[in-house]
Amino acid sequence: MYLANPTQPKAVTTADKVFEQIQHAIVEGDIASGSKVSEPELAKYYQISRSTLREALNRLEKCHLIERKANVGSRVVDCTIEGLLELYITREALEGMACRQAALNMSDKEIVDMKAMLKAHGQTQELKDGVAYYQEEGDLDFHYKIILGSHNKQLIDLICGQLYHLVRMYRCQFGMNSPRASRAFNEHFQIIQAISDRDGELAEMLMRRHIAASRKNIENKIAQQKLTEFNDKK
Amino acid sequence: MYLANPTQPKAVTTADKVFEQIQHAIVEGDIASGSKVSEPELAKYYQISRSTLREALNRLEKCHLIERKANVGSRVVDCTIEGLLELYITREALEGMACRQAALNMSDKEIVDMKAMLKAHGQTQELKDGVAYYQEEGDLDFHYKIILGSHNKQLIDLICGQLYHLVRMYRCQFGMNSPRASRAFNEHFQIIQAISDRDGELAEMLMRRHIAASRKNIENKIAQQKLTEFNDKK
DNA sequence: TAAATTTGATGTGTCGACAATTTGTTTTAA
DNA sequence: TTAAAACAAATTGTCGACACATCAAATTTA
Repeated sequence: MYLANPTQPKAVTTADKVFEQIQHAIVEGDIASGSKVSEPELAKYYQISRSTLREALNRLEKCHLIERKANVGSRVVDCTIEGLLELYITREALEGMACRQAALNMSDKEIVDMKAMLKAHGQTQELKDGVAYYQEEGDLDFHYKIILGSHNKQLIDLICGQLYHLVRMYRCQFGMNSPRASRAFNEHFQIIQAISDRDGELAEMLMRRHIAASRKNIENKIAQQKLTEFNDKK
Repeated sequence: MYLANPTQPKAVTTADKVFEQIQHAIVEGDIASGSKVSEPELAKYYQISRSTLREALNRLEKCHLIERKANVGSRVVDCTIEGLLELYITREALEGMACRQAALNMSDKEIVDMKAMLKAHGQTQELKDGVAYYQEEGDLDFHYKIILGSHNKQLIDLICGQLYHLVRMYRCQFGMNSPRASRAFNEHFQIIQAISDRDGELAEMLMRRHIAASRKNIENKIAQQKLTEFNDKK
């Protein structure tokens, strides 16, 4: 599963391309979360100079996929439960506000397009019920469109340019394939309705609940996993 | 006026130091907002190689003080009214949530310290009424403490590591020296109270209103400036 | 033996030079 | 005269080499 980020400018320079490759590798877990990143090693692997690689690393740091310490080096961020919850709390704040702004700033055409998209998703969902794969893609599409609809560069950059890389990483690595597809779909529908009514306050509230529900869902799932592990040990 | 960012790690490498110098220069307006940044020129000025300068530029980009385009170069972000309003809307979302989390996660000691700080500020304010200088510093102190009190790394990094550089830049360049000192002080007091009561919902609401009021205050001031300019022309 | 120091290997930070791209100017052609 | 093409200057992207800091193993010392 890999979905392009609609706000990410297409790669022109080699540093850009290598950045995208490493980004992909980290998100998908091919480069283990928490592992150290060796500059000479990676430079050799991608057949580029260290300068170019460092440029790529800088971009990875910008979207919070790696962390650097002076004179020591870079590490891939490690996926922890605390980190995941912190991420979702931040999403709740930012996407909630983005949704409010979208209700105020989206053009009528944008709203029509979103409704059409959601309708299309609803139909494929009926066909492929239970198969969360496409729904997953649809979910991200939905969120991206609302964020872009806020017409707020600051919000767009923070959420799409930074948070969502991490969101995708956690989704991949914790194997969260949207176990609540139909409920999420209904929530999406309500949100669109609020935006369509230009009700910013309600739109923000619904989006916050939507993300909070997702967070609680994860918390439960993890608690369940721990329980299973505990039982397996016995 | 320049205030250290408590979350910014102290500079160890030369790239770090140059970063801080340029950051300072941009925030204070010594390097004009919107102007192009020439790598050879700056490298020569600071007597460092272009590689080192580029490392510094990368950090400036991370805190949204410059923008880079491939094969073209870097520009200092330009301070526009729209940008300022977008920034404050983002602040409202993030700091509101940070304040809610602070109410949940701050230790009792942290709360006691904050109350003491606010009390001290109140006393200096009585002495130096009208002199917004210290109050300004106190305002940032207050906000930083709450953000850190959220104990949420994601929020802390986004707000302190990125947004606040821009906030300070706008404050310097638009000359916004807290014209509503005493009102802000009272609002701060209410917020602390809500945190002290562990009332996350109220804390978030008050912080959001506090920032929204600040935003509206700016909008008014700018509208007033425009009016003055208009009258001067006649 | 244990603690402290030295030393060596590895990795990061910085440098100067070359290659590739953009931009503004000049030249050419319609 | 205007528009397109070719050229020249300057700037950014990339490279390989060297300087310096860090960490671990080996040596010294108490």
